[in-house]
Amino acid sequence: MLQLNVLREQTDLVVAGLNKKNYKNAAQEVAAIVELDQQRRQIQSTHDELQARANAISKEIGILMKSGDREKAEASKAETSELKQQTKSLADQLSAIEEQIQQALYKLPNLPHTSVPEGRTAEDNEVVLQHGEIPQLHEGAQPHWELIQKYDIIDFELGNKISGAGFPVYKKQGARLQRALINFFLDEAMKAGYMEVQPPILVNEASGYGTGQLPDKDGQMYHAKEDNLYLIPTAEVPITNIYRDVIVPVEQLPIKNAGHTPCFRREAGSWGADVRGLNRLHQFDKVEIVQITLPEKSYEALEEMSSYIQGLLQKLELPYRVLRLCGGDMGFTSALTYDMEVYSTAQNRWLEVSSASNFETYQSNRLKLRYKTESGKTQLLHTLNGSALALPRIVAAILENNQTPDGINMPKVLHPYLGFEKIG
RNA sequence: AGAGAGUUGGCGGAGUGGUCGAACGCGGCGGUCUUGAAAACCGUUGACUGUAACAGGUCCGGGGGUUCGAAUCCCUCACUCUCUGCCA
Repeated sequence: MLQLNVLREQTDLVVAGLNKKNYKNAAQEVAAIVELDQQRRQIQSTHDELQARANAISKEIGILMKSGDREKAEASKAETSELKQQTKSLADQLSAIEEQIQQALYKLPNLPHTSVPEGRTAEDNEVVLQHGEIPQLHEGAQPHWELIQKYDIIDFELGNKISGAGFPVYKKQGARLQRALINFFLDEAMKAGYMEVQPPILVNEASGYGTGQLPDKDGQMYHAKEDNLYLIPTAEVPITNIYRDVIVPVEQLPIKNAGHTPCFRREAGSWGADVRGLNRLHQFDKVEIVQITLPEKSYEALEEMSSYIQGLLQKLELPYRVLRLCGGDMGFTSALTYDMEVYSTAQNRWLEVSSASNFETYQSNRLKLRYKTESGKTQLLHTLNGSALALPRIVAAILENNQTPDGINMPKVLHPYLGFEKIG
């Protein structure tokens, strides 16, 4: 959530930022909020004045009662009753206005960093770099949804039977590959200084609001209504919410956490072409890295996360490219996002396997995640996260890019985790 | 799922209608003492809002009510704990 004082003091900057994100009616909406805030503060100060008087009188009554001066006390009581009426009415106005402001603020996305390119769709994303050779496959090479059947390692039919579309069953070497990747990713994260956590995968409403999935993405999460809990779409939610309502001691910064969880996404409305096989699922596994840093260190941290993720892709010997997302393609809560895409040779397309973002204070403002400056002021920290990595598309790319007529070669780094070097 | 108890500042824990933003202890910070440290002693120590700075206002799980006045009384919701039941 954007900070009110930023809207108030840097209105033009905010409007420009929202425009870059293709947010409609930015100027009007921001002006409306600033106007509401103006009203709010005016009412507030009148309210506070009246309240102060009432408080003072009440205190006097207390003293009069003790000293036994009943008559004077009664007189003072009458005096406060009118004050009370007025204060009540002002307080009602205040809470109505505050609610309006809150709702309006929830609707505003984060402002993009200055380096974010202009643009509306994925076409406008900027390719920052590309790495690795795109392999030449043999005649008759297949996409992964055929390979998994051929080697019987992932079964969508079984998943359909048990749950429905988008819930595959991993079997044999396929299951082993999942486990190997998870362990490999977690081990790498530990080596890079991340603390491993294993959070809950159902979260309450407050957590959903904390990281910004609510109210923005309400319909995209599975919701256990009976208990009002949400299945997490990413480990970002529970891990970042560990630090909700926390004032972090400066010496503990930066906080670096990593965790593996299943992720659940309803993907309502986004089913269609290009979602065959592992490309888009309702349930998948992911290792997520989360950082919490001082404001002045967050972009440095984002670069560090980006190169860490690239390192993983290099170790897995996958050809990839890094995109800097344009204003229109970025997530709601992000200030700058790098997407990592792996080339799927058999599908002839780039697959997004990771997304690393800096949220600056957008999440921490909701989370009330702060630190104390040297001068003793409490200030918002910056939050960041990235996938490191999401499994399904990595699996798809490994299967497709490493296929040979007589089996699929596994990347060397995974051999010790897998206990085999080849599928088939 | 049933019954009961509870939710107070970084932590523990007082406080059942008035001067309580909240005793006391621990922890933290500053100081005295010390070559240094420990101990002891003294002082200090919540957040939000607001202001040029003061002042002022709000916050004792959330919301509502009673009252001139609520941490304290009432209603309601949420959560936690204990016992019983069930269960990996």
